[in-house]
Amino acid sequence: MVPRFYNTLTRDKADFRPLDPSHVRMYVCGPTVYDRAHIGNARPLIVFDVLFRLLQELYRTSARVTYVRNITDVEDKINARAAERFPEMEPVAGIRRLTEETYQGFREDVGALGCLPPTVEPRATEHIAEMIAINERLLASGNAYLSEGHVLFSVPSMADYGRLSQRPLDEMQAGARVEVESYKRDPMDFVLWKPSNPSEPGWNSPWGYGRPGWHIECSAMAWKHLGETFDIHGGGIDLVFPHHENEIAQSRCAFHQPVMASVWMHNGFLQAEGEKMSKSLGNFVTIRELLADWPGEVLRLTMLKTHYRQPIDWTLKSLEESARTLDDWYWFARDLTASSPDHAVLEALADDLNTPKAIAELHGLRNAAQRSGAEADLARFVGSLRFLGFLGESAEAWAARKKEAAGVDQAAVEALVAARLAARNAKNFAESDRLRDELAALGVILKDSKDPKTGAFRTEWEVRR
RNA sequence: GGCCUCGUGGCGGAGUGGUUACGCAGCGGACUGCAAAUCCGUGUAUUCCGGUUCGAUUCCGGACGAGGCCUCCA
Repeated sequence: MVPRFYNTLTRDKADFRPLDPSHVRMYVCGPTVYDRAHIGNARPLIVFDVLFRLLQELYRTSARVTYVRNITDVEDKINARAAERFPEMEPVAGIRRLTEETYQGFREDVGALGCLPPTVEPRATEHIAEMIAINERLLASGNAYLSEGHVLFSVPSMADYGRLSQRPLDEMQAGARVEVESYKRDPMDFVLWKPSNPSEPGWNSPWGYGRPGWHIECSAMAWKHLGETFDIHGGGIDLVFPHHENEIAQSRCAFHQPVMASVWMHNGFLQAEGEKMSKSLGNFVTIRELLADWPGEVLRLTMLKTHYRQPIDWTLKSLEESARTLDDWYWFARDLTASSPDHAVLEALADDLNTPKAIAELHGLRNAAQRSGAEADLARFVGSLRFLGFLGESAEAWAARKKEAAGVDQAAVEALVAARLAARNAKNFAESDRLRDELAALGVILKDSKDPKTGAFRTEWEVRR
């Protein structure tokens, strides 16, 4: 099966062929760790986790897959926050302390979302040497220059700058909305290295004590862990310009390569209840806050119900629907053993990560298993769910978690359920129905059934979400 | 202002130049003491206006609407 992916660079879907048939390499821009990640940040984490899973499956026998997701741990917001929180510490130690703490929280969040750990999670501050090396190459090749203590990339030095974002140089309005710094030769030029004052984080370099510009870290980490060129580079669509455009400029000019990555994949944005998610509107919700109300798999399914390039309107209703679906899947799957993922699910994902189609296939597998009752069908359903990062806990744990989250007195409910069952068995239907109403008022739904073997009446309960 | 996406049923959301997936909700039936849960079945849609075509939701142009980037925001 040859996967096809939409490539922002060519604005077209094309067959994917790894540059090195024995090694598939992907890089995704990871978090800037200064604060809890919000739900918008979760989208690339989940989307590219699915891509990672797909590639591992498709190349299981022919290639290894390396997934690099960086951690940005030096940046002006980080620097400011660390100075505020740890004023007594050395600046570099201060940002380390802050980013380590934030990263631990990030790891918890991303794990709860069902994402596999990437092969490598490099930190920007551990790649200062590589950044300096790239800068030196760019200075040597004439693609960069020194000015007022800064190293700057000279955009006019690169003939085909702007290909990814399809912004012809002469049409760019740089400087129209922001004052152009005096040290730039051209308004489009961007910083590779900038001087730090002693109270700011910094490292010694051939150009003095300073710190990296925004884009250089990704070029450095991708180079170190994947090489001068690699297969797939992913991130949010907002990163197309300027971040990815500038990464491409740095890496291609430093290594004299026609491309940095063959395929550039970008996920769309989230809206919140129909409105733009923004801090000023106060509708920014963190992953952590959502995890207090919903299992991570509910967030994951909600994310994957929409194709990764489409915008998502993040709504309570959508979360509720996902929760219902997962309740059914957990109930239906019943911890059965998994076989390998279904071919149709893989086909859907291989078509530019068509996760809505893949989910439709899951429904189809579930219904097929329902009809046939065959163990092989069930195993294929379960295997496909697991492959997509669902069913991470037992059906029992899933149901128990829901009961706990509802905050009902479980012992009291059990007693009422038993009393109602006793009344029903005694054909005292008035009392039985009264107790059922009482439970309903508590948000408890009863599920009566007959044991298929013995024919005995039995009852289970759950809480309304 | 420049550039880029997108507009599908009550809701969410795919594919497709010619019978329009899938899920939720709704409706009908089975089951049930009655329900719920479950199972079976089922109605409803391609923003508008032109063009190409035997035929367009799909391709092209325009209008209207929504979102994004051009501001170190995924």
